[in-house]
Amino acid sequence: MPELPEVETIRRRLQCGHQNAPPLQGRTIAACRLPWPGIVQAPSPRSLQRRLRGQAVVDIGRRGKYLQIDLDRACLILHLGMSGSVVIEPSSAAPSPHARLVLQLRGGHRLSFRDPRKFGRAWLLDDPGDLLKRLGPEPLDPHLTAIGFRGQLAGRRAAIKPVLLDQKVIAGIGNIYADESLHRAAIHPLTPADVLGGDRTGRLYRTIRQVLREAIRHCGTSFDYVYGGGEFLSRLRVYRRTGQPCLRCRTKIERVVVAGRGTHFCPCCQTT
DNA sequence: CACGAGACCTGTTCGC
DNA sequence: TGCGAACAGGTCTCGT
Repeated sequence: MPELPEVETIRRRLQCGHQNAPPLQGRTIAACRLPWPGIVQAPSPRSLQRRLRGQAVVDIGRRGKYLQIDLDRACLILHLGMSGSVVIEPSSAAPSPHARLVLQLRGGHRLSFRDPRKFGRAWLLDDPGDLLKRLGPEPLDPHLTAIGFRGQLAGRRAAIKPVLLDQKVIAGIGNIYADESLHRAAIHPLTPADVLGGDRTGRLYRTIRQVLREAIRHCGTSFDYVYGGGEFLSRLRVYRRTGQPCLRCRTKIERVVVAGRGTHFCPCCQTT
């Protein structure tokens, strides 16, 4: 679930408050519970719990698919993996069986990081750059140009689909939005990245930004119980639409496996 | 270095 | 209905 638009939606909900939950900003952490300590990458689980206590939330950011919670004296970084979600809930709510890291807040609410599949991770760092510097550019960064994007693809002979999933190339695109961007750009997912000329990389650059912006506007894509509230599912044109007609040319959407990931495309209007 | 396969996990859905 | 297989939003590590 959590690709850039879903993580951005969660960031905004934490920042502004959502439904009856108050904003996270300004709140102080009373305690941290770790129902599954394996979620903590750094420092040790005990040390993370000790250091979190008493810190206040200053700001909430995002870089690629990473959620960044800036505190008084450190930065808590969460990666939601495949099935993670983060919610603010009343202390009186029944604890989720999939809660992996819980921040109890002074004044009666708690932040719950849930993750059934346990692919999610948490770090408490002095400098978030240590972890995030490996990431490629933000696709919605105003400073990223079509030329800059083309430069990121240089020297890549692999198929464009897995190259888009490489977070060092561009940060935040996952399986859904890679397939959707390639369909809108009319590019076949198996096209080698380095044979795309200026025209087609320019088109792909624009469709990536268009798809991500549109998905953020609709609060991301929700398939099931894991992540709620997103409305982009109904606007997907190829992802999980195998056998259904292409909305552009009516040809049946096909599914193949590319670099281990299910890949959906229109064999008629996406060319190599 | 670039690339692909396998591993890491649990829950749901599909086919027999 | 029951049961195993396939599949799922991601990323790391390893061998080539």
